This record gives sequence, structure tokens and C-alpha cells, in this order.
Amino acid sequence: MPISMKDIAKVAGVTESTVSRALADSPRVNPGTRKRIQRLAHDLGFVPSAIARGLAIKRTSTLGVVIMDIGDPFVAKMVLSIDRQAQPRGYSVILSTAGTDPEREVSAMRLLLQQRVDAIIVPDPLIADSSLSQLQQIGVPVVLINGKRYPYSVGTDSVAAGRMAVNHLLDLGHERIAYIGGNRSLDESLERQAGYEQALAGRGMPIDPALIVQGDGWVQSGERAMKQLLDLACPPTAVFCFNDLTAAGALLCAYRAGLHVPRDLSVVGFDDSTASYLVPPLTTVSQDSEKLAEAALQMALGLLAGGELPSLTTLPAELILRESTAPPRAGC
Amino acid sequence: MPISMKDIAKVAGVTESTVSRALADSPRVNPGTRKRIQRLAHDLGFVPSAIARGLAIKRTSTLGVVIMDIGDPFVAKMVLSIDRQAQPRGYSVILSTAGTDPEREVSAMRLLLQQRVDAIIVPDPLIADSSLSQLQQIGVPVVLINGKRYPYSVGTDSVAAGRMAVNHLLDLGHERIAYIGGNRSLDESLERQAGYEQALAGRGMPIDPALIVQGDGWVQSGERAMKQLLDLACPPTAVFCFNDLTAAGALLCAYRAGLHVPRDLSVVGFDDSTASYLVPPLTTVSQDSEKLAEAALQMALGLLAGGELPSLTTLPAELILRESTAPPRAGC
DNA sequence: CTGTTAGCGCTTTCAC
DNA sequence: GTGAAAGCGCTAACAG
Repeated sequence: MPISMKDIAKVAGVTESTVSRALADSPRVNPGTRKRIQRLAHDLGFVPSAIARGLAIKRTSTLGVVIMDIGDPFVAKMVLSIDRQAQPRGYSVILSTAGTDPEREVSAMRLLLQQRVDAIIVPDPLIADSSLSQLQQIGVPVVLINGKRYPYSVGTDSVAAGRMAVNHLLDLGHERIAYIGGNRSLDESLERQAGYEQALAGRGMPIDPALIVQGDGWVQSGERAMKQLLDLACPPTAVFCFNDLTAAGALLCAYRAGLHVPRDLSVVGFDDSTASYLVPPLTTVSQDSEKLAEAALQMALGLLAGGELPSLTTLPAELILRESTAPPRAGC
Repeated sequence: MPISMKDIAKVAGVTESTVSRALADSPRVNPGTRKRIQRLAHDLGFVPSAIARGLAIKRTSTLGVVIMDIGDPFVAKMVLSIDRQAQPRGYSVILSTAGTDPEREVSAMRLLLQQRVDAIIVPDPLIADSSLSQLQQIGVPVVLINGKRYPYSVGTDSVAAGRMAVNHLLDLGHERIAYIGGNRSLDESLERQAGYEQALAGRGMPIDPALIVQGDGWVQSGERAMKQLLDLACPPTAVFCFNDLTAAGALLCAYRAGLHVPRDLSVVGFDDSTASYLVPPLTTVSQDSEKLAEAALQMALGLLAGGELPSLTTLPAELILRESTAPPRAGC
């Protein structure tokens, strides 16, 4: 069994409270004894019990993160970023995977509540509208990342991001630009699509429904969707994808069709999760996971402290130009 | 404040212990009252405090996972798998990122100990030899994934895996096969390299030091290493890479050099983390993260229960044939 | 079957 | 500057 403050107290010939104070660097303890106790604690290999402390002060310095367990690289990146941001603030991250069932997202939170996490962060939530209201009653602050239907959320400005991506393609001279959506985080997909439509509208270009096809955020669906697009009488010369995985699928489809990217087809992804690994390296819209994590944390801790409600925080996205986009070769 | 057993007890007109028993489905309580209390607890929205429970029984049903925070997709996959395996066993996962500094790996563990995790799992450890001994003294079971220098570890049989990968290339008729290593998990890289050498030796082929080049496990290093190999007077016709990221770099390099994979160059990766997204889809050695996680958990929980020391568990790897390997086109 | 009591390891008034 | 005492929410003997 690990040694406790009581043990230290005994050895130091003081009482437990003094040890507690000394270890907390309280000014209300003689500097001499403080030093002595701290040394002693160190020498004895004392490891304070965060859970006992948590019980006593009713805060655990612990953060819950809920994800569906699908291996979305962007989500993985977010988790790591959240942890990296939490650590210096003295917070530990407890993970809870929910699977793809939206119902389970709430039960995953319940698990975290048992651990008495101080707050909960949910990247790319799949939350049903019906559950949204519950979040407020849950007892601890809940902050969503990219879940704009909920008051407390931080997210990328996906509409602007979509516009930016498509404007880039328009600037290159493309006239038939497709969008492959994803249902992974439906709101997000719709926003990106809105940006797509706005960009086209901005140039007075028509929106061809045949050029909008839904995938599910995975490679395979991207491949399938792209195939469908290429089979069109007048196929697109460029495609904007819901995320990098979808774009990877599009790339693969082009490869199999013997098309060269970007010469014959331009593709742009989203997330910058996997984009730089691909051949060719993918032009993509980058969401800064580090900044998102930081904003989410600040909001969560702000809510904890009972601060003013900053409500929704929106971060800009950045278009990363790589090698998957170029001027179109030919119209149809 | 969340409601407690005491609250329930008051409402139910019984004592706290009865509530505790009822909620634990203890047989030592009247089925009638048990039911009643359980309903009551549910209706009151009772969320048991895992930390109080942990304090009392000295087990938290909590698992620590230490990773360096680099975004290795394989590690991310492992974390998710561990969590997925832990959940049904009633365990929660607490994450602790250590950065790339091996020293911090141990301090990350100290953090987890504060949370009184029941056991610690470390995927792809970077642990210095000097720290290894400390792990045993840490007070809770520590099991490493792919860290064979430590008694308690589970891992892929990387030597066999390397052999398998290279034998595949040999079977295709390749005679100049390179290995691009990684320092990410050095032991692992050396084992994979050993497998490479054994396979060559098995066919009576010489080992050309010029064909072995070290990377660092990242895409860029793979690209750089591949370039170096292609610049050889007599370049390899196939390359076996430390991991998929390295292989992605090799792919990229080939692309830039105008080489077609697999026609002009065969490449095989390792991990199956990112392999299926690539163009062309990568032939790779798959480590089953789910099985690794399961084995690690079993070992950890076994140690916790004071069971027999299963010591090192080795799992087989599987070669996944995709589209990045083919017979060589020409010798040099 | 249920209540009483003590205690897990720490913090925090309130006195001295 | 330090000690004594109570309590955080739960479990676990030990009685009855």
C-alpha cells in the first residue's frame, strides 16, 4: 500500500493537517517544517491520492472526453491535443468511447460522471437532438467540439472553410466541382456543403444536384462516391470532400480509373488528418486541433468557475495548399 | 451536488448500508426493498461516486495508459482498442501523454498513480533501460505493448513478421530488397530488421549494408531514406519499411521520382494503421490492435489478481496483401 | 435481513 | 504556526 500523509506525519512528528498544509505550500506553516516535510515526502516516495483529495474538495482535476470509438484520425488527433492542453493545467483526461450509437454517447457520459470528472468534452459529437437538452442538466459543464447546435461548443467555421476550399478550385478555373459529403458529423457535413454552395453562388454558378453525393466519411464511401461522379455524362474536374478519408477514397478511385491527380482531377480534403501522407499530398482544409482543444478547455474551465458564458466559439480554418489541385485540363 | 446514498437512504427510510447492498445486488437484502431502492436510485438520478468507492475498497477500476503524444496512428489505434476492451470489463481508461522524452514516461506514470489506477499499460514504450527496473517497484502492475525487454509485456512477433514480409518479396522474385528502419520504438525496429536479415539469409542472399537505412518512423524520413536508396548505383526493387508512415514516405518519393508502384518498386509497410488509405493500397504487416489490447488487459488484470506470471505474450502478425507489391521489373 | 460503527486519505474550519 | 475534529461518499466487518 502506498504511503499516506498520516505516515509522513508520524515520521515527522507533526499532525496530518500540518503535512497537508506543507505539501500544499500553505503560508500558514513554518518554512522550516515545510521544507522538512516536503523532503520527507519525497524521500518516502509519497504519491498523493488524487481520489481522496477529490472526495474532500469535490473537484477531481479530471476531464472526461467522449468519442465514438471509430478510428477517425481527426478525432484521435483531438483527443491527443486535449490531453496535451489539459496536462499543463493540472488536469487528467479520462476517455470514454461510445461506439456509433448516439444513445450510448449519453451513457458514456454517465460513466464519466461516476468518476466525478469536472467537465466533459465531446469532439465531433453525434448527439441526437433529443439528448442535447439533457447535457445541460448533467451537472458538469459539457463542451462540444464541432457541435454547433449546443450552446457550449467550439468549432471550426465550416461554412467559411467550405467556401474557401471551393473558391480555391474556382480560382483555378474549375467549373464543374463536386461535393462528397459525410454523415459522420452531419451538421458539419451540411455546413461544409453550405460553404460549397455559397462559393458557387458567389460566382453565379449553378448548383448541380448530380454533383453532390453523400458518403459516410470513410475511405470506401469516398471511392464509391467518386466512381459515381466519374460515371456522369459530364464528370466534375474537381471535388471537395467532407474529410481526408473521403478524399483518400476519391484519390484511390481516380487512380483505378487511370486518372492523374491533379492533372485530370483536383481533389481537396478536410481536417488535415491524413492529408500529408497521401500521394499526391492533399490540398486540404486544416482544423487546428491544438487551438480547438485549447478553446474547448478554456470554455469548460470557464464554465466550471461559473464565469460568463462565452457561448459558441468559432475558429477559422486554414487552407493548406499541397499537390492535389491544379487548373482543369478540359471541360466536357 | 449529485445525490448520494445517504439521500436515498433517507427517502427510502433505511440506512446507508442497506442502500449500498441493494445497489450492489447483494443477496443479503430483501428482494423487495432491493427493488424499491434500485428504482428510487434510478428515479432520483443517482450517479454513484466511483472515487468514493475507490477510496473505500482500494481499487478504482481504472486503467492508466501512457503514450508519447506524437500522433502515431498505430498508437492512437491502440489507445482506442484498449479503451474498447476495458469498458466491458468495467474499467475506465485514463490517458497520460509523455511527449518524446523517455524521462517523462516515468513521470507520466506517477501522474496516473495519483489517480490510483489499478494498472498501467504502455503501448510502444520508449522506456530507457534505466527506468525499466523502476516499473516493477511502482506499486501497480505495468504491462508494455511491444516492449520485450520488460517481463510483463505483450507484443507482436516482429522478427517473424519481418521475415514474413521479406519472404513475400523474395517469393515475388526480388533480389535487391531494402529495409528502412525507425527509431520510434527502437527494439521493434531492430527486430523487424532481424527478420529481414533472417529471410535473406534463409535464401542464401547477402546482406548489403547499403540497403539498410535508418529513418525515424515519420513520413518525411521515409521519403528521405527512399531517395537515398534510389540514388544508389544499383537501387533496390523492393523495400520493407518500419511502419506505414515510413512506407507512405517511400511511396511519395517513388511518385516524385516518376516510378510506378508496384511496377517499378514494391513497398511493404507495417502496422496496417494507414496502409489501406494509400495509393496504391499498401501491402503491410498487420498487428491486431484489438488482440494486443486484450492480451495486455488480461495480463494486467491477471497481475492485479496476483495470478501466475504469464510473462511475455507474443502474438502473430499477419501479412496483408494489397497492391503495392509485384514481381520486379528489372535487375540493375 | 438490516443497522451500527469504523475507516479509506485528504482538506478544512475552528481553536489554541 | 500547529493541532483536533469533522466530513467528503462509499464499503465492510460485526452485531443484532
